[in-house]
Amino acid sequence: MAVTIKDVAKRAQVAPSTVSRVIADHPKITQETKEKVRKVMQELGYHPNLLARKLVTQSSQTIGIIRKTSSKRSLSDPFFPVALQGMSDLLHEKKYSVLMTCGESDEEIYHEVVNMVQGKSVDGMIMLYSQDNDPVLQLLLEQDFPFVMIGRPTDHIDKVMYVDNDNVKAARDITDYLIRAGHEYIAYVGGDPRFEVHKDREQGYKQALKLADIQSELLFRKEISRDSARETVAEILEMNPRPTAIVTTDELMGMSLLSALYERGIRVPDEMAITTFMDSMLSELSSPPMTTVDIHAFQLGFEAAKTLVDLLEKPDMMKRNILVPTSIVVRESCRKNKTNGAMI
Amino acid sequence: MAVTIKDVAKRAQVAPSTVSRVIADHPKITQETKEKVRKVMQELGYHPNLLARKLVTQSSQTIGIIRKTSSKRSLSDPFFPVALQGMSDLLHEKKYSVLMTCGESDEEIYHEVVNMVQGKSVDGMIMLYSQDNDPVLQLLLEQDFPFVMIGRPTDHIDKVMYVDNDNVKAARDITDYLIRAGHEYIAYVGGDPRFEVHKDREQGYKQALKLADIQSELLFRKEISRDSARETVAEILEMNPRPTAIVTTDELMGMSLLSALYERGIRVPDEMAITTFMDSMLSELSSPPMTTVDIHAFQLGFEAAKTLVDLLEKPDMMKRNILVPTSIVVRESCRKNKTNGAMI
DNA sequence: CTGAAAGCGCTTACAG
DNA sequence: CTGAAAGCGCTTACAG
Repeated sequence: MAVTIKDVAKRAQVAPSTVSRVIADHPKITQETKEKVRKVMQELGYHPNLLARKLVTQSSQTIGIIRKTSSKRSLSDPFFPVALQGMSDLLHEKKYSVLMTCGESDEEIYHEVVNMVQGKSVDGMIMLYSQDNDPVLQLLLEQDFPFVMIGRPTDHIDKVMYVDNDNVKAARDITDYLIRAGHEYIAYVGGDPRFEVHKDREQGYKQALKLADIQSELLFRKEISRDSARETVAEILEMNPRPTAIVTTDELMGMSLLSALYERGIRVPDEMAITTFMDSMLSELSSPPMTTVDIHAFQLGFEAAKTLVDLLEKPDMMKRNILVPTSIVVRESCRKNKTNGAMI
Repeated sequence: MAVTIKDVAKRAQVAPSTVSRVIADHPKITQETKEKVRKVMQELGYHPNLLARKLVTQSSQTIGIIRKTSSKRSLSDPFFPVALQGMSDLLHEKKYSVLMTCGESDEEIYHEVVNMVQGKSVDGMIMLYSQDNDPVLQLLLEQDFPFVMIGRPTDHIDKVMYVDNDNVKAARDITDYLIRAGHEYIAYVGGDPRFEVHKDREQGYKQALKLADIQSELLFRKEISRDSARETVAEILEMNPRPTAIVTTDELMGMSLLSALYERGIRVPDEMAITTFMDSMLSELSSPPMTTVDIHAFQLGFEAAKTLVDLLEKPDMMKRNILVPTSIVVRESCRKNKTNGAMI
C-alpha cells in the first residue's frame, strides 16, 4: 500500500519512533537526523496516515456540525452558509476538520450524532438550532460531550454553552425604530414560538410597543411561503386601522411579504414599511432594499467555533455564553418619513 | 476509557473476534451467541470505535466536499446549500459521512485536499467547481484518487467523471423562449467566461440569436453587486434600440438587476423582461417572481454523490458523465405578451 | 538523543 | 462455529 513510517525509518536507517518524532518536530531530535529523515520522506512521498494518528492520540481533530434541514425553505436561507463560513474560518485556523450531519428526519440526525460521538469521529459538536425537548441535546449532556449551541437552549440552560443574539433587544430595537419613524400600527409577522428565538423576538416587539404606550399588538405567526404571505398581507390590509409597518424576523419572510404587497399594488415604503432580520445579500438586492437587523451570522458561527475549541483545549474552563450584538441596517424599505411622524 | 470490544468479550465469555463478528452480523455465528453478546453490548453501552475500524479496513466511509467560498456573494448563493442537500441525501442513505473543506484561499483548499487524500480521511471527493488549471484537479488525477466534479472540467475532460447541465442548451432554450415571446433585442448578462459554465451559456445565447436570425448580440460580463447592476442597467437603457429583455445566468444577478431596474422606475415585465438561472426560493419570492431556468441543483448534487459511490463500489466501472436536464419555470418577470410579439 | 516495545480498538485470514 | 494471533499505522512512556 501507501508508504508508511516504517518504510521511511528503514530507508533513513532510524527507528520508526524517530520518524514519528521528526514529524512532530520534537525538540530533542538533532537537526541532522531531522534533515536526513525529511529528505527520505520527500523522496518516498510520505504522508502521515491521519486515521492511525487519531486512533492512538484519541483525538479526531474534527468538529461535528448538527443542522436541521427540514424544509425546502431552509435551503434558501442564507443563515446556514454564512454561519458555516464563520465556523469554518475559525476551525480551519485551528486545524480542525468539519464533519456534517446529512440526515433529514430527527431520528436520522439523532443516529448520526450517536455515531459521531460514540464512534469517536469528532471531538466536539456545534448545534445549529435550539429546540424544545431535543433528544440530541439530551444525549450530549448525558455523555458529557463537549458542544456549543447557536441559539439559546430551552432546557438545561445552565449546563449548556451557547452563542446567541439578544433577540429580545433586537426586536425591541427595530420596533422602536419604526415607532420613532412615526409608525403606530405595526404588525409583527414571525415564526413558531416553540423556538426560543421566535419567543424572544415576539417579546421584544411587545416591549417596544409597551414602552411607547401603544396598545395594539398585531401579532402573526406564520409559515414562510407565497400563499401564506398573500394571506397575511390580505389580513393586514383589512385591519382597521390599517398597519403602516411590518416587522418580520426572517429575510425570506420579508421577501415573501414584499412580493405579496407588490402583487396588491401596495407601495413600499410609502404605503407600508417593512423590516427583516439577518442581513444577507437578499435584503440588499430586494426591491426595494430592506431595512434589516443584522444578526451577524458569520460572527455567531465564528464565536461558537471559538468557544468550542477553547473548551476542548481547556476542558475545565469556566462556562461562558456569548451574546453577539445586533445592529440595524437602514435601507429603503422603511426609510421615508410618515405624514404623521418624524423625519428619520 | 470507553468500553471496548475486549470488555464485551470478557463479560460475554467469548473472544474479541467473536464480538467483532456479531457486530458485523456474520452469518456463521449462532443465534445464541449473537444474542448473548448483544445483551452484553447493551448492558455495557458498547459502541464501536469507528476510527479503529477505519484504520484496519482502510476505508473511511467518508466523502470530502471541496468548495470555493471566495466571495461574499457566494455565501448568499442558494446553489451550495441545495446541491449539498442533494449530496447529503444520497450519502446518508449509503452510510457515508461528509467532510468539508474550510479554507478560503486556493492554497488553503489545496492543502486541505492533500491532507484528506494522503491522510486517508476520505474515500473520495466531490468538487463543487470547475476552474482552469486547477492544482487540486491535478493532484486528484495524479494520485488517481476517486472523485466526481460538478460542472464540466476545462482540462483532462476525458479523465474526469462529471455531472453537469447542458448549459449551452439551457441558455439557448431560455433565449429562444424570449424570442418566441416577441423579443428581439435581448441583452445577456453573465459571468467570467474563464469558467466553463459561463462560456457555455454565452454560447447558447448566441446560438439562439443566430437561429432566429437576430444580429444584435448584446453581451455583458459582470460581477454581482449593486453598483455593477446599476451600471449595467444604465448601459442597457442607453442602447438604441433599447433591449426589451435580459437573460441573466444567476439568481443574485437577476435580483440585483431587478432592483436596479426598480430604482430607475422601469416596470418588469412590461418594459423589460428578465430571466435567471437556478430556481430557488429567491426567484419565487422576488417582486415580480422571476422566470428562470431550473438547473436542478439538488439533483446535480445527488447524481454526483451517486456516481462517486458507484465508483467506490466498483472502481473499474465504465466512465460516465451525467447531464441533468434543465427546464424553464415560467413566472411573471417575462410572461406578458409584447406589443410587437406573440402572446405566450 | 534515539530505539525497542507496547498499545490505540478494531478486523480477518488461519486454524481447529 | 469460535478462538488466537497478526496487523492496520501511528505515538509515547520507558530505557539506555
